[in-house]
Amino acid sequence: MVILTRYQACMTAAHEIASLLDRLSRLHGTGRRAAGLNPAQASALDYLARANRFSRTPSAVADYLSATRGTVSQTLKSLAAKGLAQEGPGGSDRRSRRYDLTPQGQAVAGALDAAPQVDLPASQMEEVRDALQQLVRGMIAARGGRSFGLCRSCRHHRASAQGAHCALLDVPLRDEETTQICQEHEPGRTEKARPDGCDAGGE
Amino acid sequence: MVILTRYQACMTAAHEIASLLDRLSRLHGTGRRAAGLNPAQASALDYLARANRFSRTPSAVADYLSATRGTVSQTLKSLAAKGLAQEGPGGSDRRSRRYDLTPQGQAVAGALDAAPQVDLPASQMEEVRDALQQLVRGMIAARGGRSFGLCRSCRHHRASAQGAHCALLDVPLRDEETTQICQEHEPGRTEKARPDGCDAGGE
DNA sequence: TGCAATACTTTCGACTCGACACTATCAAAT
DNA sequence: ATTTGATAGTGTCGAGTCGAAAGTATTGCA
Repeated sequence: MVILTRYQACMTAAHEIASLLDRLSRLHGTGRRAAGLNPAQASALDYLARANRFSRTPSAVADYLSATRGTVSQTLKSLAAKGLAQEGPGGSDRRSRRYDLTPQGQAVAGALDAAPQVDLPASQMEEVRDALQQLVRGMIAARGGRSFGLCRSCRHHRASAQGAHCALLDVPLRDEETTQICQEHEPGRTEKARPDGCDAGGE
Repeated sequence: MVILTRYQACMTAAHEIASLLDRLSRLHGTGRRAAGLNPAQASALDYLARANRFSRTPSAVADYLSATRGTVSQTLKSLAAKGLAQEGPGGSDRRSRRYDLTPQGQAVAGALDAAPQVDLPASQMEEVRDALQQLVRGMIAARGGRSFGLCRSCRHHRASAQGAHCALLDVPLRDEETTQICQEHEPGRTEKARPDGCDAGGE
């Protein structure tokens, strides 16, 4: 009996993490709801602002957000209806669609991160961020999902004098695309510990 | 232009944390949905399994989960309808209600943490847990919420030869209650860095 | 006895979500 | 060229969440 209640309180780290995530999810969600957007729209908007041109399709958004295509389709349509995103053909595959942010959408996406959800010392912020990245990676791995890392940390990324190149899709990459999220991302080359590749040394 | 895209990718730690929380919330939520319960019900159930008798009221659940009382009232009713919780009078105040888990409810709550959401080395698990705790505390503090820590880490907690005692409510505490969550919790005594008080030395 | 505050419930409309069915397109085998 | 099956996306449906607002019962204070 004592053992039972003791176990309930001093539970495993995994359970404790799950409980903290419960609370965090709600704290975070209610905070985001404060803006004009609802949480699902805010999440999709943030993703679209950070994903490269190969990764702004409904399917990619659905994978990234762990939602179904049907749900994401509605969310993206509502973003388009609000003038924050624009739908267009996605590439050579005529089934594919792509959603690009409009200038208004980019402005709203920029405003979202201006609203501080939490106020911690900078060093703790980085600790927390690294831990969250570990956690996301662990959960993604546990269910066989995709990593959605930054293009330039991918094992298909090639840099040359003429510019960057993706060996998987066999296409040239614009310079700024190498720091965007890619749905095809596979970790492998450098930056294993930090696949989003946000290191120092600007430029 | 380059600065803009570079900024989008290498954003502030605060924004990065927000984005990670988006993804984490969805990963966590869909994982919980896999059981028979939906996320809100799972969160409430987990809380009820860990809160002491003063803290299992609809108002406390609402505060803990950052939801409104109306929403929580429905969630708790649905838990009761499923036979996982039982509603009863909450104490001397006849307005107050209390929801206790039934044996089935405790079983389901136990099964929830048996399903591993993430698989990381133990040391990383603890790092992640500590970071999440910091984050929750920071977000709670930023919006003036309550800490909901464990009873025995509260500044109103008194230990004596006859047993534990709460100086705020002026009631004796059963032994196992001191390791449960309390809505009246105010950090202050020991364990500032770890207000959930899950230290070693297991009885 | 009022009167305001509190604890909780109920109802309402907007919305999310997953499941499912559906169309369009592609790719590969025949 | 046709068939077959997989894939990308959309539309619809019901269950459920959410916050807001109104309502009830109770408490405590004047």
